[in-house]
Amino acid sequence: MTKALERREKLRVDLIQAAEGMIAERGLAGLKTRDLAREIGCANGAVYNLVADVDELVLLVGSRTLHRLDKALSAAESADAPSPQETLVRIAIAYCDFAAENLELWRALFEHRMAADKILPDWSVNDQLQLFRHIYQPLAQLLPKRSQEQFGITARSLFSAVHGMVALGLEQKLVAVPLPALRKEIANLVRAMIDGLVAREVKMIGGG
Amino acid sequence: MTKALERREKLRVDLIQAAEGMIAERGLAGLKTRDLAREIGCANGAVYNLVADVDELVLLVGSRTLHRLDKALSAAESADAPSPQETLVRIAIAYCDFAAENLELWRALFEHRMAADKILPDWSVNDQLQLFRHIYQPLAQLLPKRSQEQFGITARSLFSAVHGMVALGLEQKLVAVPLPALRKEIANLVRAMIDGLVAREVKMIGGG
DNA sequence: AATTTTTATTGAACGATGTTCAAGGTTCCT
DNA sequence: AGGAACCTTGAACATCGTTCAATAAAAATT
Repeated sequence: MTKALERREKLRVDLIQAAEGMIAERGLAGLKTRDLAREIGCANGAVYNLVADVDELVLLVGSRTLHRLDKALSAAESADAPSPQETLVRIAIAYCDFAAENLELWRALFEHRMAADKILPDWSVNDQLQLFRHIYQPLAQLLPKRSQEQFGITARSLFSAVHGMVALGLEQKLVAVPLPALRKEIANLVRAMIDGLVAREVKMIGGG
Repeated sequence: MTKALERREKLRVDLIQAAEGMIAERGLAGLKTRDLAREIGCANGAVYNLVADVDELVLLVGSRTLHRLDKALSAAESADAPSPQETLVRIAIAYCDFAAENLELWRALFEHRMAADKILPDWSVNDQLQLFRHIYQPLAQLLPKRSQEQFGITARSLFSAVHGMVALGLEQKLVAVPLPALRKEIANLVRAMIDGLVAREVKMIGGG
């Protein structure tokens, strides 16, 4: 009972790693079941014993990517910065750096679209929601008056804005932006956003 | 000499319109040459007399989408707003509304990846760069001290930040955000960003 | 108007791809 | 050892984008 399962488990791990490497090297569109099978040493059809379909495989790789991203953001979060504002700047830059260093894997997180009828599993949704939590603590120090709900929305907006700068900044369709310039620009705009948010927090009583 | 070319031109227009409709209805992944051929009444292979390949077709549809987006942003830009800041807010919301109303076509602009060896034509690059120009004038009124280069970078950053909020906000993978809430949140963050940028403009002499 | 030359259109065929499945092999329990 | 349960295989299928020899149409020439 163990021998077969062991092999299966090992193969499954190999498969996920091979898929990760293949996406990193050739992009999401370069992921091919036959190449994967050859790489891990099994038949093409055997891939479907290890995984339901490629969608699931991409989701599994995505989960690994999200966890590595999570670690990178955690490091930036807990590094001692002079202020909550600078903590947020560091998190934003950590996000940018991670995307640049893991470009294809990071892109795969957003490029991948499942067939409309299939629903994505809970663990995958959870993985994604964890990302926002990194900016909660420093942001809470800066915006203490907001309600829990307003706060969550603001956190997501801030995250999304940085994501947009990274996404378009690393896009090669438009003029490619040199990475140091992008980092600097992200730092600038994050500082400005926070300044503005804090100033508005003071001005408003009720929020809106 | 005319008869054949006329038919060709008409078919080509039909093809592009059919492709546009198909992307709008079924997404970029739902675009199929055989379905297109059936829809415009020609053989599958004939598509390649009208267009080099699917990449070019997607680019042509993208060009149309960009021009419509351009018009929507122009309207927001020239609507009389109480201040340059509010003009920028309106442009941002116009971007959000366009994306929501043209979801699949708008997504196709960013989802599409050409084969790495093919270079995308000049007219396509130009189409894209035109977008940033909409926020130049109101932003210039708010940030008069910036150099031309700093200014261009800031404009792109602001645009990218809004793009990110729209992109993640309209994504269905995460919790779907209701559109009115998204619009409100975009308005909030744009105002905050501008407040912050203006405040920083005053504080700094040289820039950075 | 007839014939030749040039051009356009067709749809069958090719190569790749994700996915399935009957056939054959392996492993495990008794 | 023997049989039941399970696993793996690779050929086969359906669906793509794309190509191309054959066919039809148009244009040019006589």
